[in-house]
Amino acid sequence: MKTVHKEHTLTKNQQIIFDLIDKSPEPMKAYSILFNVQKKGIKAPLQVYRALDKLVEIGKIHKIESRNAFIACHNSSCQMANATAFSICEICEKVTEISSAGLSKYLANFKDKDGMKYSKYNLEFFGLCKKCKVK
Amino acid sequence: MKTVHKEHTLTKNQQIIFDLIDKSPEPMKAYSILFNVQKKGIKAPLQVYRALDKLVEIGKIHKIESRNAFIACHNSSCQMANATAFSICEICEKVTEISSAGLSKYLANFKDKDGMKYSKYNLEFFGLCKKCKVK
DNA sequence: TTACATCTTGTTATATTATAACAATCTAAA
DNA sequence: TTTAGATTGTTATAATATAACAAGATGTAA
Ligand SMILES: [Zn+2]
Ligand SMILES: [Zn+2]
Ligand SMILES: [Zn+2]
Ligand SMILES: [Zn+2]
Repeated sequence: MKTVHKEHTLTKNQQIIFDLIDKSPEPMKAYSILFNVQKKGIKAPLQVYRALDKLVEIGKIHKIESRNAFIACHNSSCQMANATAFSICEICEKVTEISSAGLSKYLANFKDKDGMKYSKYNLEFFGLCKKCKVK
Repeated sequence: MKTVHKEHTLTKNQQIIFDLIDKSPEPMKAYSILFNVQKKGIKAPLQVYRALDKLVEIGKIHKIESRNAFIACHNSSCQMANATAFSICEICEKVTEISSAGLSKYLANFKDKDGMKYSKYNLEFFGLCKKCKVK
């Protein structure tokens, strides 16, 4: 079993798309990404989806499932690819990746009725962000 | 503020669609639902989506976000509408709603870095179900 | 170097999931 | 009974995602 982390050198398309998502202040949707990278020669949805799939796989980005949108990982990548948690503001749609040792420990150790453990999970919290709460 | 739970009498379309999902052994997708209820006079996607929206809202069913599929709630409905947890088998796609007082307590009390609490959440665990583990 | 496998790309077409807009009908409560 | 709100039926369209296939790049292994 491999335990060494392979260095993932991003391909051209992957790099272009990662850079775009990484500097976006909010999660980006696939077709918005497509629109934004057309000037760089990426013309078809499939080119975008292929890059997204790979970036998700290697943990550079995460998919916000309830929003069909993608956000760059800010938890030292890769490590968290399979165990993610986010807070989502229901008013302004601000999304923040949650990095809590306590939470990840709790979830990684959680056992269901049958005593099953799950190393992969995705958790999305919904509520109001600080700003929206004040208003 | 209302604290009394309104009895939600389902409308015809809602009842037809809920019955279908409720007796399905696996989560159902919208267009599969549509196909299955066409003989009962529900002909258009929108009729299905409207019923699904309502059923989700009142907690009779839940959406499995990572699968775009819907499953009937077996946790005494409603109560859990906004705080859901599921285990999903990555091989056979079996989905089970998790009903754990400990888990829901932990998540309902979880505070993020800013001390924010979130009463709504959706958690999806991924792994192998009992059957698939043996194989 | 050559040959081979594998990965990545480009491209067209198509499948799947979901909503917009509007008119008609039903339902509940004032 | 009137009226507001919810629900329905319908057509059209938007948004999200994948299939299929050919061509090019990359990296081993003889
Ligand atoms: Zn991350
Ligand atoms: Zn907000
Ligand atoms: Zn439930
Ligand atoms: Zn299974």
